[in-house]
Amino acid sequence: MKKQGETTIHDIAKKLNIAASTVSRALNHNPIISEPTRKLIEKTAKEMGYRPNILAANFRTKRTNMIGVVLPLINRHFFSSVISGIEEVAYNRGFAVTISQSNDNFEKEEKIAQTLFSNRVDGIIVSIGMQTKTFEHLRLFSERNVPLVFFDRVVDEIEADKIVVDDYRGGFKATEHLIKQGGTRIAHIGGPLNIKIYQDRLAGFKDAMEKAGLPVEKSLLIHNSLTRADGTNAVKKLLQNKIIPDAIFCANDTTALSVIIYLREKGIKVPDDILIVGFSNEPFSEVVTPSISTIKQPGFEMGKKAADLLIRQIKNKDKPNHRFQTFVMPTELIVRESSVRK
Amino acid sequence: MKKQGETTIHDIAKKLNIAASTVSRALNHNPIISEPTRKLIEKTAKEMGYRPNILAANFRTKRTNMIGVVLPLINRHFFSSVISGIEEVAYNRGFAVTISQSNDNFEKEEKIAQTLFSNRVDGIIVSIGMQTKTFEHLRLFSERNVPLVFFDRVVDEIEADKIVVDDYRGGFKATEHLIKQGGTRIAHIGGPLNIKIYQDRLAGFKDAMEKAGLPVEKSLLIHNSLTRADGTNAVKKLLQNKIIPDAIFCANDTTALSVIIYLREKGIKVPDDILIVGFSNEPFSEVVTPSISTIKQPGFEMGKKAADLLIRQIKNKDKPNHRFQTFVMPTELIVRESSVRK
DNA sequence: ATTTAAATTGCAATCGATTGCAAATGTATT
DNA sequence: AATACATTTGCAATCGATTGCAATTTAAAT
Repeated sequence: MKKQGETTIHDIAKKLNIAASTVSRALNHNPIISEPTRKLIEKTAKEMGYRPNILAANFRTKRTNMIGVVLPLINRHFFSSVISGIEEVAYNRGFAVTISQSNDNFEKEEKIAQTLFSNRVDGIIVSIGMQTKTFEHLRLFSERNVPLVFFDRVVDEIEADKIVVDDYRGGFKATEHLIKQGGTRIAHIGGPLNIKIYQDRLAGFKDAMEKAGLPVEKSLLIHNSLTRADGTNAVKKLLQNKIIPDAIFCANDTTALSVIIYLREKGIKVPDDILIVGFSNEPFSEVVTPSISTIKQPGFEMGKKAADLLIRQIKNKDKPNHRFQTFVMPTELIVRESSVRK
Repeated sequence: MKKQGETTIHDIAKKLNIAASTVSRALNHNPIISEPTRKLIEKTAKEMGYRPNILAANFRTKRTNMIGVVLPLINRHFFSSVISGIEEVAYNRGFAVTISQSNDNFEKEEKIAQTLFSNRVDGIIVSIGMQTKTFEHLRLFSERNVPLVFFDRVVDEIEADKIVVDDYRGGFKATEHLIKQGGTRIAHIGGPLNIKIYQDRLAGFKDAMEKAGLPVEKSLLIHNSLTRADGTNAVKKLLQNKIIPDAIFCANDTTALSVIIYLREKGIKVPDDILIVGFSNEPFSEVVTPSISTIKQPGFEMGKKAADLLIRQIKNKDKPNHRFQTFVMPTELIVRESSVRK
């Protein structure tokens, strides 16, 4: 025996007394190869148990058919919906997806970006972490012409396709709803303002207040990292205020949840004493008592769109002047128990 | 200019008037290269902005430094904890992780396995889907000597390292607890019996019943796919029984949740009328009303262990006769409101 | 100063698929 | 039948890093 390992196109070529290039082209459905030859080659390949060596092909073509996804945390319903959307589109178009979570840790995010770049992914889809304030690790991609799409937590400083939800309108609708339900001293617990979505949710909040002629009290505005612990601390602080809020718009459901739990412990009734609205429509928001009113984001669709845009960029890499776009997806207010006075 | 693209080891070699092989060895910290030469090469490489072409290296070495993870659904707290554990270990040891979800869909799982295999991952970590009853797509790996580690939903038919939790004891403890709380007509809503963990949870249930001298009523045993909808259907069915249960051991928290919601709608009180215990300790189980008693699984540790075992196999691939092991991790009963009569 | 052994470095093949260009074959036209 | 053109196929270089083995340099020993 000559070779012990896998069969290669050369083995097939030798067996059929043709050139390896012909085999390669036939197997790639290159129309320059005639129908009968292609059929023959395919048949032989199957018989010989041929499996293409993707590593060799990748090396030669400088493509990997792999797209990288970088996001803060996969264990959030919103993010995992996005992933599902990305996967659906990517798999159907022949791309594998590799997912990495930064845990909102900047160093981890940098390292992931490096790894993905070194591994020559064909493109990446990114939602940045809470600590991320510089972007060199992402510029790496845009500068070296590796397609890049942002979603949700996007970066203004880098030109790229972007998919966001209408956070401004989301914040506006949530606040407007609280006002309609009788809120007047409305607090907002938001995320870090280096992240655009939290700026926008805040802006929506402020505008809704202004429109209703309500004051935005500085002491009723808190920004933190929106974790369970942060939420508890925030509500504690709010309750120590001179002005105690009668409604709170939380920039995510996790915060809304911890607020509700803390208030329950303190014997403060939601929604009777304080109205609450969250953001994201995490599954738990539907099942806690009281169930949490929230803003629903179309995660799955965002993922599909992001993958579609990315793959489009990958396929058109040679074509010049791609025009970057930002897609704004609609949000939906879901009214549940936490914001409706009985 | 000669080349327009990336600098290669040949460029470095030419510049220093040495051989490319020396450059390669130096950059890989091969001790055969003398200290001063290595230093010089590293310095020059940095100056020239050299980035190794991983695709070329992968091709040559037939390794990718990538491990694949296949699991049913990333959006489960347990699974994403496992992923975090895997990532932690893998990154520290120089491996990238690519995660794919089968959505409990057999075809998808097969396709993922194919893709990972074709992409020559160095090893895979798998938890099979609910529909998976044949294993050729996984044998592919074990037969071709690609390291494989199972976790949670393992496959008896394939020899491999396995990490499981003590599902039997989990089921036993849950049931025992329900009995202590006064349950006598205890129902069990379990998963598909082609999956070992559900067999084991059932076995634990049965043994606890037997030990207490309680009968296991056939009509109080239901097996389904443990989704929200399945849970609702199951509890409906249970309520139509001649013998109505006074306690239910659910094989996951999702089922426990939908049971609780359904019972609430029907005005049946949990825990007063029916006691409930779930499994997995999903985050929502803590925050629903009533909070759900459940069995906690050490997901993060399982992930770390799985990655460790896999990487160990990868590193020792040449060494003969690896002895496959099964690790059983402990479970913990968490008692909350749903199972304690006031 | 020679010989011998050890430490470094270089040569050149190799991994397997892809692709520009040349060559060969086939078909149509006059 | 000869020429022109279209259709297929083959040749050979190439991608960049790795590695067994040979060659060279250096150090140690006599």
